[in-house]
Amino acid sequence: MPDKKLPLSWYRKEQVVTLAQNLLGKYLYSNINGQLTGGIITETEAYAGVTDKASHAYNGRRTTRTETMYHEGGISYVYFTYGMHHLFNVVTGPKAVPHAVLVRGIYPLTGCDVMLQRTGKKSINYQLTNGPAKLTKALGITRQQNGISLSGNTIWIEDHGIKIAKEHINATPRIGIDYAGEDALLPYRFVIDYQHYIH
DNA sequence: CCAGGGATGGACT
DNA sequence: GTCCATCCCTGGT
Repeated sequence: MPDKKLPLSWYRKEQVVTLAQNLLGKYLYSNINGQLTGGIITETEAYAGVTDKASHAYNGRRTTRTETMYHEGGISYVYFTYGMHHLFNVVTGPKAVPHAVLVRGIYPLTGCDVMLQRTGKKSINYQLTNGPAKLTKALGITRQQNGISLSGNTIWIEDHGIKIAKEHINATPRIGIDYAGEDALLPYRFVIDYQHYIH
């Protein structure tokens, strides 16, 4: 059985905006508390490190929290927000380049019973994991998984050969970053255009 | 030490 | 459309 897991080299390129687009259609898995769960990545946002006012690492900010982002690409960056939500990011780029991609949505496929249990939902559909905090809840991801390698067996991403054509990717401004000034307008959010995949 | 705010989601009008 | 739960993170005393 071929290893479909993305190699660490995949994450270590400079072009975080391209990587955010290329993550669409990949399979995100977690194996947490002995439960395998996962789905297809459908929505991402790029956060372009020190030059991006929306990034936690803007202007080279280094804190206990943001230190994770300065690590070499291929690890997770999980942080807590709004007093109740965990958000999962993929750290990308070479060492000391604090780029990250926020995973904002997946289509649930693996371990659906577990994901229903974790979220308290009744039925499997795209709405189960179509938000950045919804998918971490379904996948069981918390800050305990902050900084872990994506080449391990806890959280990883696989390439199953699905290629999302550029024209089937919608690019929009990112969500919830009004504080970022002119950078709030950058088209760094990428969503699969479902219309082309439902028939 | 402490105040202010947040890369959200669910409930409700 | 509005409201708000809830607590970590940050920067400033």
